[in-house]
Amino acid sequence: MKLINRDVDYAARALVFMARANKPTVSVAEMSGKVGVAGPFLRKIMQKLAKAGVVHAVKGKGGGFAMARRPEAVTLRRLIDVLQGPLKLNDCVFRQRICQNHAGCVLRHKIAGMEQRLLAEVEAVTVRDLA
Amino acid sequence: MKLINRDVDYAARALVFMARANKPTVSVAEMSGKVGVAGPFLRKIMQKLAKAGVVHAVKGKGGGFAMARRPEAVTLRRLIDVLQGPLKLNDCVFRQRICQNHAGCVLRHKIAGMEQRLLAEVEAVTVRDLA
DNA sequence: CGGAATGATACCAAACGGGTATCATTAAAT
DNA sequence: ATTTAATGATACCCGTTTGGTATCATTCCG
Ligand code: FES
Ligand code: FES
Repeated sequence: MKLINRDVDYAARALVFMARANKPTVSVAEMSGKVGVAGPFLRKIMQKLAKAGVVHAVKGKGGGFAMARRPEAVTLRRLIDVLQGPLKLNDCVFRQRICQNHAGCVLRHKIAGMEQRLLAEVEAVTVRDLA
Repeated sequence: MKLINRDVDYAARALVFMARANKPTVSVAEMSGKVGVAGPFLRKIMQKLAKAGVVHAVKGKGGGFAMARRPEAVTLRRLIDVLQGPLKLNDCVFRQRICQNHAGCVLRHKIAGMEQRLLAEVEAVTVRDLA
């Protein structure tokens, strides 16, 4: 039950790299070596980040990616949301059997609480913290 | 990223059923209907619980399973450990690239903290709480 | 002995995750 | 205008995990 998958991992590394590099844009080719991940794969990740507005893409020669927000404004939660879907501990696992009505299910309620607290924690971690 | 998988779910339901039933042993046949899961599947789960000492198995006619401990002594954490492996959020996802030395990796450290707090929470939930 | 229960194991199908390859599009440099 | 360096968009592959079923062996009560 990994909290974050490889996409989030690599994205974090790339963003840290970008935050450190003092350049308007950074190309995937530049990053892939230092980040330790194959180029095409990293590109796919960066594309998702671009679509989500976390980074800004510049096409053409001399182009690349640039952070769209300041490092301290990019939370781990956002990366998780974008790259592996919203954090849901709860898939409503008991169904109408023991607890009858959804709201009354004790376990579900407890897990929901855990989810809330975990969300608050991933929200508190930013790229700035990692750089 | 489910916190618990179906095995844990079904196990919890079965254990609640057993805790409520005032009988020395309960057979899978009795439970499978009420719990809402196919017999053979539930048996496989109960076997794992028996191996782990959570329940006690009685073979032969009139046999079945009985709780080996009181409901309040069976934690959600134990069920997770037995049925889906230890709860590890952390798979050490950054490797010697950005953080260089393992101990210094900020993200890893933060996730480890989250894991600790989450473990404490699942430890606090018992079958008694669900019954 | 015969039936009712668990023990152990093997198997299967679908979903998921991590990763690669390919072609199209854009824009700067020459 | 051509070339070249970059991203955009897809399609595909494959190994692992997961949820679930089937089968046979073993034990114990009556
Ligand atoms: S009914 Fe969905 S968890 Fe109780
Ligand atoms: S080295 Fe393993 S997470 Fe930093």
